[in-house]
Amino acid sequence: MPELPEVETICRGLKPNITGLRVKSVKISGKKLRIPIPKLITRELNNKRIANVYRRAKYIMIEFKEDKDLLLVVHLGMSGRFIYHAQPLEKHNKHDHFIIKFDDNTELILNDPRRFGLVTMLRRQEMDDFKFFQKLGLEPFSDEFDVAALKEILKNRSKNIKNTLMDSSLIVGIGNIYASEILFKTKIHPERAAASITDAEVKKIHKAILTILENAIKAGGSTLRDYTQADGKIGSFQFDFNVYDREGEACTKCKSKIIRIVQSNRSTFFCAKCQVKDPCHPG
DNA sequence: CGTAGACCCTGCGCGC
DNA sequence: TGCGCGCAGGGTCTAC
Repeated sequence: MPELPEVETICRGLKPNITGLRVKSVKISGKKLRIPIPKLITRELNNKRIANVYRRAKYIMIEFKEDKDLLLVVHLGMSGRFIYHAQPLEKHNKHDHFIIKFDDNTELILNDPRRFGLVTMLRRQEMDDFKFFQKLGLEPFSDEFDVAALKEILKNRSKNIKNTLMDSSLIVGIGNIYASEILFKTKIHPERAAASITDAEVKKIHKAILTILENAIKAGGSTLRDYTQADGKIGSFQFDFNVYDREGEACTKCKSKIIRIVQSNRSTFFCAKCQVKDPCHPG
């Protein structure tokens, strides 16, 4: 469900609220998420104070004051919500898989119906060995992610540009919504091979990735079905969508109908008039 | 090696 | 109302 802007929004919302709070108890549902939640997590986190909250790729990372080596790692998958409750719930909901109670009687709850999410803990020195962190690509907002790096990523790649942008072993954080939006903004057809992208287009894509992700963060992310911010509020970037989830509606630029196709089992939305496959032979 | 596809899971809205 | 189908901001694993 959440892409980089949504995870970033959750981290920013959580950080000022929970930093300094002491963990009073941890409960786990016992159901397997992407991987099982380690049972030791309840004992390991207990009585420790939150030191920091930050994002890596689409993972939420939480650090502790008493144990600077320890990292709590949370991924929301497709349907996960991570919500901070100022008042403890009288009754927990179905699919609440991970519940932290703090010493001021507030609660942090991960609810995830589809269970594609993940909760685990790591020692800092184990981080690079952690299976899911080994193959993470570049952070869009890092210095390493410049036009030259993007050009290198796309070079010689036969895969279509849309799935290339979504490939987290190359670039992290771009998911199904923002990939379509980035390609609309740059007027690039989603089925074009990554290798066919020209230097001028690489520059445009690089710029579009940064501006669209930035704008989405400013809007507090996009709320369609499941996603909410850490305080339960919804984001508003869905009102700025040009193509995503707009099949059959009018293109915001040329008024022709937005088309939906399927690439690697995921929906892609685009305007066939604004985003032509072959610029030499439009239409 | 890189790529395409199946698969993991629950819930919702739609057409019949 | 009930049923079956397709669809959903994720990622991994396997076969080629």
